[in-house]
Amino acid sequence: MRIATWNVNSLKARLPRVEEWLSYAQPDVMCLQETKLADSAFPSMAFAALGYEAAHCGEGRWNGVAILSRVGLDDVVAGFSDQQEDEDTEARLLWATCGGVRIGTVYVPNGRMVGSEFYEEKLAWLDRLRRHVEGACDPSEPLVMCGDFNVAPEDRDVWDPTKLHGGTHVSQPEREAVAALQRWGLVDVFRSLHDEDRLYSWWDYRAGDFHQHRGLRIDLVLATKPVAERATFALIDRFARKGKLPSDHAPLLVDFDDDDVSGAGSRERSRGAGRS
DNA sequence: ATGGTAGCGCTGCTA
Repeated sequence: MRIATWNVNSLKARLPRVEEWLSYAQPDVMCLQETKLADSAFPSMAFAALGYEAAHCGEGRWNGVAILSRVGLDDVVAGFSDQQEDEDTEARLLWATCGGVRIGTVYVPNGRMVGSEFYEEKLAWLDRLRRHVEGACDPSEPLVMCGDFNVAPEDRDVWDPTKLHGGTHVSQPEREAVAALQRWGLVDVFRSLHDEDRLYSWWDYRAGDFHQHRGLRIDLVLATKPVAERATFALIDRFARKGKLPSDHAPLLVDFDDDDVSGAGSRERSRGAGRS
């Protein structure tokens, strides 16, 4: 199974590029962030034409997340498990089960400046996400949570940690929030397959940052061990950040060897059977 | 020299 994630920075502006990318990358599941669309404006038909079912959680002008799948799309749930009916939440979290794997698409708040109210809300949101995952999921079950975390986990994920405005995306509390997810049992799959620095997923539109390779790795695929152990390939597609009308993020894709990604262990069993 | 671009939508905010 191939799972991809992409912050598209407006699906209305990016639909042709997303369609093009789906056609050549052929993901089985595609998580999108920052669709910036109301649910009523979501282009379900365009994705159906490419063979994808879709679920969208949008609010209109800001945020908005979606999951596209051609391997089933069941048990769709938007938002946090402790969310109240009347709670006015931003459209930043959506879950669905695709091909036997629970999949989440997340768009973590930016935080703007360290110490601002927005920064505190970002930390609270990340903590609420951790509590949601810990309460609703089991690290021994197949789970993939991917999206724009707006946190670069380590200094090797950043072109220059000292030059970021306000120091968000690299502060210790933000990194600790991501580390807490990893301690629970989520693996940074791209990092498990690539040790190198200078592998980024986002570049500011301004000042030629992409051309100068001044970026951050803030888009992550986090998977529980039953899934992460089966990862065979991971790629940040910098090609999709080039050319006409790009998003400021590149898509990240990961391949999982999935003749049985649901964790029943058919491969181990068949090896055992071969030896017996 | 401390800048810059893009999206939304029509004014200035958000990233």
